[in-house]
Amino acid sequence: MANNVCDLKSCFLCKSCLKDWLPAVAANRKNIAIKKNRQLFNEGDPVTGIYFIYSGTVKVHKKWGREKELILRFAKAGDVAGQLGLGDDAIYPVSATAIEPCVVCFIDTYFFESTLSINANFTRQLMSVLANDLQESEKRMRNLAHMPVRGRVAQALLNLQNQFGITEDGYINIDVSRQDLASFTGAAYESLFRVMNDLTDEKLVSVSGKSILINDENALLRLTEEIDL
Amino acid sequence: MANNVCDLKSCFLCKSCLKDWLPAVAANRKNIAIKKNRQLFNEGDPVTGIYFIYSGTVKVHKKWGREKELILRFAKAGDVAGQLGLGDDAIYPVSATAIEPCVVCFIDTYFFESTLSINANFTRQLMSVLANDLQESEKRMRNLAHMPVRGRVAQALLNLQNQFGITEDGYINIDVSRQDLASFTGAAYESLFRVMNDLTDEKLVSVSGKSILINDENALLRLTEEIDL
DNA sequence: CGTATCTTTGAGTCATGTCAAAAACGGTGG
DNA sequence: CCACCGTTTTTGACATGACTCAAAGATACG
Repeated sequence: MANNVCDLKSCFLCKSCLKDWLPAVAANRKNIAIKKNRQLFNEGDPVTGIYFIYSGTVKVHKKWGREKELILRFAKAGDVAGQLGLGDDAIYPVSATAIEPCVVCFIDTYFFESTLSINANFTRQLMSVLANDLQESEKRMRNLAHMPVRGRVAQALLNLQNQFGITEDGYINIDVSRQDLASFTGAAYESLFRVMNDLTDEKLVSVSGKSILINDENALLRLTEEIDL
Repeated sequence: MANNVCDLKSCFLCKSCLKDWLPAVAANRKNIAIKKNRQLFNEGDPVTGIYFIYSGTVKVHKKWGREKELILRFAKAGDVAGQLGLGDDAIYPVSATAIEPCVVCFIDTYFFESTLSINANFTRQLMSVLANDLQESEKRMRNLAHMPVRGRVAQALLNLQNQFGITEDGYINIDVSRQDLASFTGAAYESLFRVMNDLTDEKLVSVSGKSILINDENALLRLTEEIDL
């Protein structure tokens, strides 16, 4: 990993920032290295700022009781986390945890807010991010309500491939535990497991260790389609 | 109902608009009366603009197949609908349907976009709306994944009471069909029905026709709590 | 090697959705 | 005022998807 200096070209904030605002950004950001499985913030914590992922992967999740959670989305290099601090509540409604070692760029709320009020372009971009997240969230919400687990697994795999791309040998370019995959699809560990077995048997996907390869994208896509009576 | 002239004090857009922009707003908005059960827009339609609800109630929903849907949220006087047109796609990802007669204020995309670029305050407010919607959406998403129907019904009722308030005699101030209530909790009609019966038997709620009264708010609240092992 | 963690499989249970039919309701027109 | 029809409500029986629990294999790790 490179040193922990924010690459101004990759950082969401810096990229959309006004030229003469850049020095201020540089002065106010703080780069932090996060180890695997360490939390960036925890739901219930007071909001202190917003994070821009510079490298690594983060899961944004919401807990249920002591043992369960739902992974809402993954954030990778170039993405934001903590934008929900923008709501009326100054409390993080979700948790964010590194699933790979990360370097993140932290901007405290105060500076962030003043940037918002000065930089309309940045605000506009962030708004776009929120709108897209909301669309995705509502789609998954409907799926959770109506789509069976099998379809949701298919959807989850397609989403991951879409977000993280594939390696040279075609495997989805992310390293997720089965447990996290289950939490992402909103299913029990064993349920996910069985479905993955089925999909493998049917040659729709191949698995090697934790790596997953999608053989038949269209077939997976079909699994996500609505079934009329 | 008053005539169809937008009350500038109630309209989300107008309220946050710059003084000298007001005439332009007045010139560019179009007030439309919508009958009950009429759609404002349908998922899949190209985005033409954004709607501000001036009076009445709208359900924002997403379909599954021909028969099923999930109601994502309700919008009442003062709320926005169609803000998701803000995402990267110029296609409405959801539908909006009046469940009571409505008067809405329509702003076409072009004017809306130019307002966004000129009026930072408005953009900021809209961003806040999106952030809050996203929080709510993600919470409900987790609930859909982990909370049993009984708890979700309780949550739905509390949400409705919270959003619409109560009438003089204590009933939740909204007129929803049972079918919509089911779609809002993400459950089958009959499931909702049985749960409502249970809650009534247990004196947690009272029902009179379509009207619902919450007797024991705390008990409902407890039903929405996470259960540790 | 022994302990811990993760994977895999089987069996059982339960919540929830599905289906079908009867009952109640509401409006409409004769 | 009543008969009729369409809709919504109500109830029961049933099917089954998905979760839970538990235990056996596998894999990693110090």
